[in-house]
Amino acid sequence: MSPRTPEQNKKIREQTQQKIVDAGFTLFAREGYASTSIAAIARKAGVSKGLIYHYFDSKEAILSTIFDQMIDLGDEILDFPDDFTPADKMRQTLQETFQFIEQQTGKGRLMITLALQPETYSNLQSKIERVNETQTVKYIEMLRELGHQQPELEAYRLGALMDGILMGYATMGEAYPLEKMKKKIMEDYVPS
Amino acid sequence: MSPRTPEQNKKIREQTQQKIVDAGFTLFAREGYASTSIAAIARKAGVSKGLIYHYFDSKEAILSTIFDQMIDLGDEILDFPDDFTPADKMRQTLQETFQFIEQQTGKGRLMITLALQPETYSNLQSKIERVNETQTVKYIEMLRELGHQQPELEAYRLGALMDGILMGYATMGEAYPLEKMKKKIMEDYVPS
Amino acid sequence: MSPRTPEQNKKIREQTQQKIVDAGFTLFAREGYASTSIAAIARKAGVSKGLIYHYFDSKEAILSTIFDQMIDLGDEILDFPDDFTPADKMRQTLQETFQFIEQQTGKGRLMITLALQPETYSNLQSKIERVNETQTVKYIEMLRELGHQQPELEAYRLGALMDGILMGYATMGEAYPLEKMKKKIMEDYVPS
Amino acid sequence: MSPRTPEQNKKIREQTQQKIVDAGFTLFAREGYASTSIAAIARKAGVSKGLIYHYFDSKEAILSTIFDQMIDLGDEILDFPDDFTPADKMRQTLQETFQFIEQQTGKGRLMITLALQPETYSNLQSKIERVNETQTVKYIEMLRELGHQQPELEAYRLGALMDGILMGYATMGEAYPLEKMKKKIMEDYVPS
DNA sequence: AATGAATGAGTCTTCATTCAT
DNA sequence: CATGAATGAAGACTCATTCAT
Repeated sequence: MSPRTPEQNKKIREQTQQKIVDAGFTLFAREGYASTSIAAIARKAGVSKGLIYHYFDSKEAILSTIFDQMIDLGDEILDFPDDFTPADKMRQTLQETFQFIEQQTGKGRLMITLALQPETYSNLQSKIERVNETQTVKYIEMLRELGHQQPELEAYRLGALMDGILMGYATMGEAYPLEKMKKKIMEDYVPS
Repeated sequence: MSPRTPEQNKKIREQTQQKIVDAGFTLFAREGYASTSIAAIARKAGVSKGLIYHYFDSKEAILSTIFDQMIDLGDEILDFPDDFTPADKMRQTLQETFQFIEQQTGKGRLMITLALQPETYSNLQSKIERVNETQTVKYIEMLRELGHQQPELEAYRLGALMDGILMGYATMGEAYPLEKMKKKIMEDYVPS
Repeated sequence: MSPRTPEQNKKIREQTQQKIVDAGFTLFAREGYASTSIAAIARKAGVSKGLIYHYFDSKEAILSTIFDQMIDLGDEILDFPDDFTPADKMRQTLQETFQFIEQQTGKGRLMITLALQPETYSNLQSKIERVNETQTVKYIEMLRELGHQQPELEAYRLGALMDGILMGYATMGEAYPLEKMKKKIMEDYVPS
Repeated sequence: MSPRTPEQNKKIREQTQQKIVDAGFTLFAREGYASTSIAAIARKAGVSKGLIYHYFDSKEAILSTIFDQMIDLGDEILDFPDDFTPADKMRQTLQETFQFIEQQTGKGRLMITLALQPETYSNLQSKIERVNETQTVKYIEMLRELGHQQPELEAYRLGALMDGILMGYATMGEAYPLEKMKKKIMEDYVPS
């Protein structure tokens, strides 16, 4: 009955799905998960409500997908070329993290909010933990390579610091001294 | 003239109000503001839904009251005797902050969540800002007294660090190396 | 136990009751019966909600009492000295009716609204009918004395006219040409 | 592209919407606006409460739509062919008005009730005023053409009279001498 | 006589989800 | 693949009424 080839269909499917995920992400980040309605997502994505349920089982499934994509993206951040020195790695990691903080504030805000409500979004919990762990492991490795004494503890400290900066920037916006913080932290952690 | 004396009434009022605030606080902290229903608060507080509106104008008013109580508590934390040396002040501040993180995790979680959703609870925004400012100012002063070069920037860093630790502990719970972090940070900031 | 004499008590009772009736009347007239809350009446009357239920069985009972008082007042309007000529009677009746329209607009508005919702205020219905009948009978008598051919029909017409004017004035307020209408109608119905 | 054709949808929409409007109208007229619940409208219309909000933004929006439909109907009443003499026009106007009073008593009752509560439904107020004005203007013109001395005042009188008759009939129902009134008024205003 | 704390049914409204087409 | 009409449970909030004192 359909005049479309399977390939076309697949492409359409993926595009539509992505439109929904993008719309959902934007709104979740801006308004929060609970305050964002399926109707609003449908509107922003330019599709019908029904179609959303064609692609996703529930509102939470959208969130879950968004989360997966965020994780994939996070993994990319933490990957670098083989010829990088430990200092290069740290520099790039910090730079990219600060870039994320500045440019994807909404994303960060959303992640924090979700991470802080384990009971409500229990099936995201394992994913969140995995993200944290992955990040911590990478930090530990880098810090060890850089010759820190207690790389594990130092990794927690660095992680907390970056989380705190994200929070500060997400809360205060432009009033937060993001650039200065970046400079200071780069100086501290990246031997020049 | 009144059958119950004004004192009796006042006491009843305060008790009931506090029951509602406590229930609201617990649930807001655990489930988030948006996901907590008035019905749930009423159930937990052991009162009727109607009574809640006898004491509070709206759901947001409950939140606001909770917030005020949290602020009062926060102000106490930041007060210390006159004969304290700068190091004493810093030591006590950090100790009390870590204690807060450990013992009042729910409160901390709630504050972060709220701070991160500026648009939704705009009338809390000013209060949150006040808290932040107060804390930052105190940090700056202490760090200056301790001889730090850039007390302001350092204050932001310390603030971010503590926020990040709160976040980590709130997310991971006992799995978070809170004690070790405390020790490390005390060593860093409090000259012994 | 009470230091008050029975007389004092009676007086207090009547005064309080009247305060409630007055407050209720004002609010019912201004906001409508359904939109007026017992709490609002209590506030305006300066008494507690509980006291209202000490004097009245229900919200509707207040309305009913208000109605009775309005009827008593209406009866007075239609009573005149024995030495009045038919023209005197008509003149005074019309004058007082116009005065009522102008000065007690709220009262009139309330009566119309209630009269128009028989299903809702069914136990007021008989009272309303009695008012209408009484008025019509008086009109018929006066019009017959004045020599009208079809006094009954003419009474309905005059009644409708006055009701319509009340409605117009209640709706338009000062924009309604009440004075001119009064003059015209007096000329028509009162031979001079 | 759509499974139901747009025409089908439009038809469904209009039908359902009209069912809601009809149910709302009946109940508003009988019980009053404030005393009619959305649940009652849904029940009478045979739809779910939710669907009502799919079609109308609020309870007041239903009322507003009802009103608009009533106005459209009213406008038709006041239009007549070009070759009508002034007497023809007046005759037809009165006839149609009486017909409205008799057959659309509920509509009339609702309009009066709403007109009498200016503060509550303020955004209907302008519409009501427009209706009144339109009607008055038409009356004035007709009465002038018929040679009345003070057509404006006479228009107000005629308007009041018809309003009063509507009220009487709406209140008393069959007990009201509607036919006789009609005959009398026709004789008075339409030269034969 | 009087208060006001307390209740619970009911109000308008929202929204995730289903389903006929 | 796609639509949007329809549902029903739940949400915040109101209010007439009761009751202990």
